[in-house]
Amino acid sequence: MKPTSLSSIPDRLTLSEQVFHTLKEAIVAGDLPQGSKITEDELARQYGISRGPLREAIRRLESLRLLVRIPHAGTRVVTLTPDMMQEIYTVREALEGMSARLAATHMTEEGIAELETLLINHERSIRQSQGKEYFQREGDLDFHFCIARASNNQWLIQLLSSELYQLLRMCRHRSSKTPERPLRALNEHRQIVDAIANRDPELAEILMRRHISGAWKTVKHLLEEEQVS
Amino acid sequence: MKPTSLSSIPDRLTLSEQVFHTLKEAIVAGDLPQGSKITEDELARQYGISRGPLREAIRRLESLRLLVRIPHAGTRVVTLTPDMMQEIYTVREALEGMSARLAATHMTEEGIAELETLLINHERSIRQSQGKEYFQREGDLDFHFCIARASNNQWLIQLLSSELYQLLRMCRHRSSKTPERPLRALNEHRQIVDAIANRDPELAEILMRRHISGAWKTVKHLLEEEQVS
DNA sequence: TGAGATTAAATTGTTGACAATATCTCGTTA
DNA sequence: TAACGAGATATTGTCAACAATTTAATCTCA
Repeated sequence: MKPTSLSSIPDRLTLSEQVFHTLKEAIVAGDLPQGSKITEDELARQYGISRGPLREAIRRLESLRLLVRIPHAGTRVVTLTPDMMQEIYTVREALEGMSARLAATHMTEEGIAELETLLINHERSIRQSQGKEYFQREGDLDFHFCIARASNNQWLIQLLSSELYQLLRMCRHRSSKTPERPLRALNEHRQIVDAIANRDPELAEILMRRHISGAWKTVKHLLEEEQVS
Repeated sequence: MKPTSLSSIPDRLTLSEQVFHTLKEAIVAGDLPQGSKITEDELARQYGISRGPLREAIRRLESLRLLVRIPHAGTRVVTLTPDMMQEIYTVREALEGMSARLAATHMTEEGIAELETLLINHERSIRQSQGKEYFQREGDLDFHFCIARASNNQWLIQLLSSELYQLLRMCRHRSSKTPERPLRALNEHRQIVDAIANRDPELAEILMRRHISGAWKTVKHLLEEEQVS
């Protein structure tokens, strides 16, 4: 409920930027619950700033789709419905597929080495897992971020890392309930890295798309189970 | 240089929204030239509003990538370099490919009929063409917008229609210099509609991607010719 | 008693002034 | 002459008060 303070953020940034980052983290972390209402006056007092910069931050978060605003009425934290999540995964499949395709031609040898290091770490973290879903999820995003970056396409990078990934982080699914999934995901990651290392754009794209649509299917099943219970 | 007035926009919208739309049109139409500097005070006076709402509009245009802002320094209209355009076409290929795939399953029969009407109009406009590149381009966007809408995916629709298409409209290429291209584009459109009408998602996606990457190639050639001359 | 209209409270939208920062101008110096 | 730095100017960032709108609470009337 109570957002963290602004203190940890350097002063060089504008007040609006500071509060933007703080609010973003508060939303993604769930400190501001999904669907909860944002009142400008209250937040401004909480952060010790005036409403001007706050409103600009809110506008930015709105275009990242983390906030939903109705003119004159107010703004709320987005509510991630299953339908919306399906939409996000669909867009993600298209963008990350393209990203993997581009990465296969543009990624440097060092980049590939880095990916392989990630794979090793990921494997170890699965072995000694047990209640480390959080780190696994973040590790997963690291992997995907690495590939997005290698696309060398600023648009793809920004769309994925500053829009879609934030929303993905919002839905923390205890997806290691089924212990097969992380292992399977790891194998899929490995195949993707191989395709990139072999400079095979077509295959890299196909595998990435399959990987993401597979991830959506398991998430969807989990959502349906939750619905029942 | 001189933006149009706000007068044509209804009052129910907030000042910030009004100036947002007006500015967007001014940028896309080229009234505010690419790379030109935006000074808040000047624009605010021009539109007869205060800087508050104007700044919010600027923030929104910034996240649509129509403006580029450097804190404390100022904001400029984006400059579309060939590299940036390539990036845009790449993202577009990924998103519209997915869009066509989804449209093949979700589009209603009425929607398909509408598409076919567009094709007919498009064909006629090519026959009696001659210096009507503008309408052709807008017609082309209508076609793509129609398909995006049929994806039934709010994210795709918004990304395509309110972000990418604006930027596409900014680069008016007299692409009918080569009289083959419009005809070829029309044929490709027709193939895509057929695939959608046949409820063949795979093919629809492949054809759409090929269509867009082909469009990029001709735009690229035109850019290179301009470079030389 | 409950539906609809009316007023009161809360919240968002807008403004103009003030503070902080960057850019430009011009003089000094090597 | 050209590079550097100090001051002046212009522009952006921030604030607190005011106006407009929505939401709620209350009152009226069938």
